[in-house]
Amino acid sequence: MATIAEVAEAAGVSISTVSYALSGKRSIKPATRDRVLAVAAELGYSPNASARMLAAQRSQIIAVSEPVHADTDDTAHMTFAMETTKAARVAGYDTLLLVHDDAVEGMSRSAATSLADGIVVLDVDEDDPRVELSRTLSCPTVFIGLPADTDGLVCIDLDFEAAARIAVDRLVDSGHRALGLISHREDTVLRGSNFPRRFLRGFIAQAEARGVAYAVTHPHGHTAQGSVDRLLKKLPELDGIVLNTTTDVAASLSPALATHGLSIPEDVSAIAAGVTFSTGRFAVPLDVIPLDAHASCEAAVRLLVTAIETGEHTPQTVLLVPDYREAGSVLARSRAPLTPHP
Amino acid sequence: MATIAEVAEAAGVSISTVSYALSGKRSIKPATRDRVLAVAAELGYSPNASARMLAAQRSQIIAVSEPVHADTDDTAHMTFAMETTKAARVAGYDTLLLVHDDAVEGMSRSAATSLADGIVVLDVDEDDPRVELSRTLSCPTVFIGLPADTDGLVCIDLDFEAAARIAVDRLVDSGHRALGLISHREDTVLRGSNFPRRFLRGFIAQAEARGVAYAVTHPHGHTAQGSVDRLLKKLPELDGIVLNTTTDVAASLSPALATHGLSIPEDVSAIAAGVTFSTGRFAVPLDVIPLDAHASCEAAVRLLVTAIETGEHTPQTVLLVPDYREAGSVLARSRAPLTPHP
DNA sequence: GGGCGTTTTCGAAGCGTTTCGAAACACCCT
DNA sequence: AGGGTGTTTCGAAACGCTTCGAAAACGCCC
Repeated sequence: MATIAEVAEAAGVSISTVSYALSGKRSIKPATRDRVLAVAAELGYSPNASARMLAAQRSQIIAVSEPVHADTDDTAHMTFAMETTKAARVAGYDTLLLVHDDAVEGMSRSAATSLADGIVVLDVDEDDPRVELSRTLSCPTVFIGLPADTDGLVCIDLDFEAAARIAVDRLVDSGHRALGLISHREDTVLRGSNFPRRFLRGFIAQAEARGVAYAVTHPHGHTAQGSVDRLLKKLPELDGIVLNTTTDVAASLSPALATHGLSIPEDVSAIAAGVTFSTGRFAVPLDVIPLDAHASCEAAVRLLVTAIETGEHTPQTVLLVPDYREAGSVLARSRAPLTPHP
Repeated sequence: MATIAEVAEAAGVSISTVSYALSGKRSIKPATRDRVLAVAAELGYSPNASARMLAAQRSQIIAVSEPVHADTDDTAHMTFAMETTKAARVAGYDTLLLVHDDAVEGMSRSAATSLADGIVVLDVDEDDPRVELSRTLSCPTVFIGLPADTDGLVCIDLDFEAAARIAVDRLVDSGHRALGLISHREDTVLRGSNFPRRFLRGFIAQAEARGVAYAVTHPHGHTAQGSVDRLLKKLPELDGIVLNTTTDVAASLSPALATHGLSIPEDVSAIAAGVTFSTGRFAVPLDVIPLDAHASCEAAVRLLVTAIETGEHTPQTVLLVPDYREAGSVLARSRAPLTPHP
């Protein structure tokens, strides 16, 4: 626990010389600088974080707000928290994890006490109390996900509508004519973030635009069985399924289809879109339009750090362009094109 | 961003009076104290975190070290990180999340700069580099999980050997005579934390002590099918299964048994032990001896906070007593007791 | 009304940095 | 020799809080 004063003393220079030698913010004669560096290393000096924060008026800490709902999808959340943390480290920041039931409390506290330089808000609900809060806070904030009213906020998210369009187009273009969407559970859609709704909207709009038959279903439990049963009932000629749902439901698609004697991709093609999980371990790996936590978090942190360091914090909504990854779960059906790709 | 000086000014008292009025560390005349509090509230004053840290020589921050392996079980990890964070908040601490690939770097940094007052180490490997590091650090550290050499450390974990004994006893006492253990994947056991090994040891020892037939298997993929097949081959009379494995494997036990025409608990009883997940949503819910993240983290934080605040940091290994939760997956077989319960 | 014990309040010294302005020094030019 | 120009280093003022020691104020008694 050497202090800068001890380093200065040992190197026979003043405190400010040590500070400048270490920070490089002013030029120091190479000989002295080397000596200072050597002494600092020898003494195992590392600047005291609180003193530095106080003097520099910056903590190099980003708060990550992640409320814990009972039905929270831990895996996905952990991924986002981890990716945010990693991205923050690269930018020279540490992350404070706020998971208190009362997410608002943590945010206000870390902002009010200047504990955090900025905040990343995860798992955003349509009508999230943190939205209103962030408007009152002077602390720069970036939302990963879109609340209903994005006015005055900086938000970043996958373009779910575009993802849905791409999935539909892919299927229609390869000759599919009857598409099913397995969405998120109904309660999630009602209470939760709005991305399932955006995806749904994109899916329906594009299916209608392309003039194909379609049906939508919400799973009830943690399996796709019921959804598949219902889709096939509504749409017996079903030849393409789009999944915008949870891991367990997606993983059980192939077994569920099997109960109807159907398999992927021979009878039915399938695409998982706007999902965080990988389908590599599924019985049948699926084509995926990933919801890329890494990309989202990295972009969010970049925006936040810019805001912190330059003060540029223009309200904006950034929609990330979806990316398509093939895995062989879509098989072309030989049919004439229906509607020209718009 | 009012400062204590502004509050003092507005209340017509000195800075120290405000400080004492807010902290309660010295008695202040009730009238003045109320006035100060009112002014502070009116001005929306909250003490600057860095200044407080610097003056108090304490950050009220606990670092949580959670390295990210490729095969990391996100769900379990998130649970531990969240529970640690919640427990820390209750004790008045925030948590800094360290997930960098190089876990050692984050730990040294947050300790060296006095950013953190203490460290909770999660996902401990048998031979974890953080063990050696913690010995060199002056910063109090608590391990959740047991490394191979616990010398000089404070560690806390479920008593996996006892959990295994309890599971075996439960089955034997209710008339089971041929027990199978589905452990973790072999690579996890080899590389990973040592709890699978401790569980295994406890299981074998107790099965031998009670004089029943037993067999052990490690799943290969993410399903229990192969394990069940192998267990039944080795032990055709199998009537009890103990699971100390991952969610997906455990969840697929019932379907896997079904392929052999067996069901839980009519033909085979099953107990999941030393696991974090809940089996409530499984096809057949299982009796569980939980690895209780909440309890572990709370205990760990309590130990850590005591160390921070009182300086008492005696090396010790705390083994948490396992708890048995029935769910009806163990059915008594009518047979005479074999060996008296030791 | 001076002395004494208590309660209440104040002033100032840190805590360990960063950073600004200026001092110290060397050097060149006229 | 005096004055300007750089370069290099130093001193000191923040940053906003906690906390110790002591001063001030108060109440009470002889």
